[in-house]
Amino acid sequence: MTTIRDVAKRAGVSVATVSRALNGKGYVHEDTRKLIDKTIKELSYKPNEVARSLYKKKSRLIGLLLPDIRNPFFPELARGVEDEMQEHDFRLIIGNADENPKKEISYIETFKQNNVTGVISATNQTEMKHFEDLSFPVVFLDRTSNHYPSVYADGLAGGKMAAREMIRRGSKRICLLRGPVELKTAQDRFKGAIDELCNFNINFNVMTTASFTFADAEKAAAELFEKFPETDGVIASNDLGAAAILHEALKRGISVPEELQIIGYDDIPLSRLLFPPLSTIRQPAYDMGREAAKLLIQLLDGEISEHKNIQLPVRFIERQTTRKVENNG
Amino acid sequence: MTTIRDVAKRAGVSVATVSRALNGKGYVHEDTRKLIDKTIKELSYKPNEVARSLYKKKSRLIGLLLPDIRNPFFPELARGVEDEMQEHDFRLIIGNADENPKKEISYIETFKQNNVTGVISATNQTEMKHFEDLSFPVVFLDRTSNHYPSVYADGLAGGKMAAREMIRRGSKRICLLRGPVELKTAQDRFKGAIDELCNFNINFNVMTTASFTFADAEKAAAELFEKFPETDGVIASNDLGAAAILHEALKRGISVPEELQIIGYDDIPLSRLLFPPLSTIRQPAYDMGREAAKLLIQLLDGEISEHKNIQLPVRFIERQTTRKVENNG
DNA sequence: TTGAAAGCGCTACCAA
DNA sequence: TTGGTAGCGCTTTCAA
Repeated sequence: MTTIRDVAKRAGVSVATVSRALNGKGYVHEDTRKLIDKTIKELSYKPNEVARSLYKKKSRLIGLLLPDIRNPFFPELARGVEDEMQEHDFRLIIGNADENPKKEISYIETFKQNNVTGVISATNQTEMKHFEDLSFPVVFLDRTSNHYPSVYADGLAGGKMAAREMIRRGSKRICLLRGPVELKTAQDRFKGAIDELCNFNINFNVMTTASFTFADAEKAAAELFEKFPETDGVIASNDLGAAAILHEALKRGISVPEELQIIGYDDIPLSRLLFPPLSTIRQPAYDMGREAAKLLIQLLDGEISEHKNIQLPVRFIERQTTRKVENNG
Repeated sequence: MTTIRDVAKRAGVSVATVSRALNGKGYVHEDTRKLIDKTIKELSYKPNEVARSLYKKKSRLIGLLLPDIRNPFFPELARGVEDEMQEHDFRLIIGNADENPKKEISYIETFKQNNVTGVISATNQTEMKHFEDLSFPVVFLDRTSNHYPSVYADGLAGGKMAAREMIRRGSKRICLLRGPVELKTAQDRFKGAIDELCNFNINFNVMTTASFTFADAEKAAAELFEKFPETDGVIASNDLGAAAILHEALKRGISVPEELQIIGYDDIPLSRLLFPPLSTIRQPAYDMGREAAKLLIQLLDGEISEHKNIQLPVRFIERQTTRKVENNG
C-alpha cells in the first residue's frame, strides 16, 4: 500500500507539501507540484479515504435509505441520486430498511459510524427523533416534511388527476386502492382522488392495502373483485397494485378498458410492458432522486440556509387501461 | 461526540482497558468490565468505526457490485446478500455499475479506499485484472469463475429445461432470445437450450438482444415478430425479455399460450403479475445472494482455502404462457 | 490486571 | 514556499 509518506520520500519533499498539493490548498511551487503529480502517477498513489475521514470527520460517502429495494420505484429513485452524486464525486451507501424501523435505525447508526457527509432518506416508518441531532444534513425523498428539506411529487394533484381522467372516461362505480395509511405520500394521492370524486358527486369504494409489496397487492386485488364486483374503474395507489388489479381482472374475464378502467401511480418501467399497457400517473422518480442529491449538495455547500421543499409535478400517462376520449379539454 | 477517552475518564480507567473490554480480548477484571459496560451505556458510546478501520485496515463494510439495479433480478440478489451480512454485523456499500466498466472500476476504487472487508461482484463487463491484487477477498455472484470463488445457478440445465418443456408442449418453430453475448450466464442458458433443441431435431431461429434493459427487450420483441412471424414458441433469455414478447404477441392478437408459448428466465416477482402469468425457469436469486454472502464470510474466517464454486439448481415454474400436458414424465 | 505510548494515514497549524 | 508535528479515535504491544 502506497501512503503519502512514500510519495513524499520519493519526491524528496515533506508529507505536508504532498498533502497541500493533493488538496490544492496552501502554497506549493509550480515545479514542486509537477514533481509531486508525477510521483503520484508513478506510484499510482491513492489517498486513504479512511485516514482523511478520521481527521476531517467527513467522508465522501452519502447514505441513502430506501424502504424497499424490491419495489421498482426505488431503484429508479436511487439511480437519480447516484448519478448526481457521482458527478460530485460522492459514493453511496445504500441501506435497505425493508419497512422495518429496527433496520432503519441500524442503518442510521452505520451512517454515523462511517462519517457519511449527508443522508437522503426515502423511508417513512421511523419516528423523526432518529433523524434529530445528527451531525450531517438529511434530505427526505418521496416524503414531505416541515422541518427538513425534502423532495417529493405532488400527490394531491396526482390523485385528482387520476380521478378526473377516470371520470372523463366514463367510469361510474369507482374503487380506490388506498395505500398504507402510515404513508403520507400514499394518503395524499388518495385524498386528492377523493376530493375530485366528491366534486363530481361520483360514488366510490375503498380497499386498503397493508403495504406496497407484491404479495399485498395480489391479495387486495382478489378481495376487490369479491367485495365490489360492480366496479368499473380502479384508481390504484401504485403501479404494482394496478398490475395486480389488471391481472385479476383479466383472469376473471373482465375486459380492460371496456368494462373496467385502471389507472396506476408511479409509472415504473414495467408498466408499459403490461398488456394492455398501463395508464398511470407518472412520478418523475429519477428526477426526484437527482433533485434530492442536488439539494443535499447545496446544503453541504452552505448555499441554502432554510428548509427547502421541492415539489415536482406529476402527469397522466395515457396508455391502454383507460378508454379514449375525443376532446382533450 | 463521545470517544473512548470520555468513557475511560468517566470510568476512571485507561483507554487501553476500555478498548480491551470493548473487544473482549486481553485481561479485564470482571468488576472493571461491568463498570465500563455501565459507563458505555450511560454515555451511549459507540466506537468510531473509521478510527478502527484506519488502524486495522478493515471495516465492517462489504462492497456489493451490481450491474443494473433497475433489473428486478438484482435487487432480489442484493436482499439475499444483505440479510446474511446483516446477521454477521456487516453493512453493504452497493455500487451500481450500470453495465459501464468505468463506473465499475471507480466503485472498486471506492471499496479499496474505504477498507471494505470483502467484495461480492455480480458484474460481468470488467476484465479480471481489476479484481487482481486486491487486499480483500472477492466472491462472484451470478457468474462463473475458475480463479475466484463464485455462486451461480445452473444455466446449462436451465436452458435445456426450457427447451424440453417447450418441446413437450408441442412448439415446433421455436425462437430463442439470446442475451448479451458477453454475458457468460446468458450464453450458458442459450447453449443449454440449443443442445436440447438439436437433440430433438427441432428447428429454431435466434434473436440477439444487446442488453437486459427494458428498452432493448421491447426492441427485440418487435423485431422477432417481423422477422419470424411463424414462431410458435419463444425461449427468452430473461423474464424482462419474455414480458416484452408477451406484450408484443398480445398486441398483435396472437393468443398465448394457444398460438405461441413463452418461457422466461429468472422468475422475478413481476412474472406472476403478468397476464397470462409467465412460465419461467426460476433462479433462486435470494438464495444465491445469501450463499455468496456465506461464502465470503467463510473466506474471511479462513474456513476455506481454495476456490469454491457453488452451483445452485434452477427449476421450471409452470404458469400460463405454456400449455398444459397430461403426463409429467 | 492495568496503563503508557506508539502508530494507522492523513490534514492543518505554525514556524522556518 | 516548505517542513515539523500534533492529533483525529482507535488498537495493540510492552512494561509495570
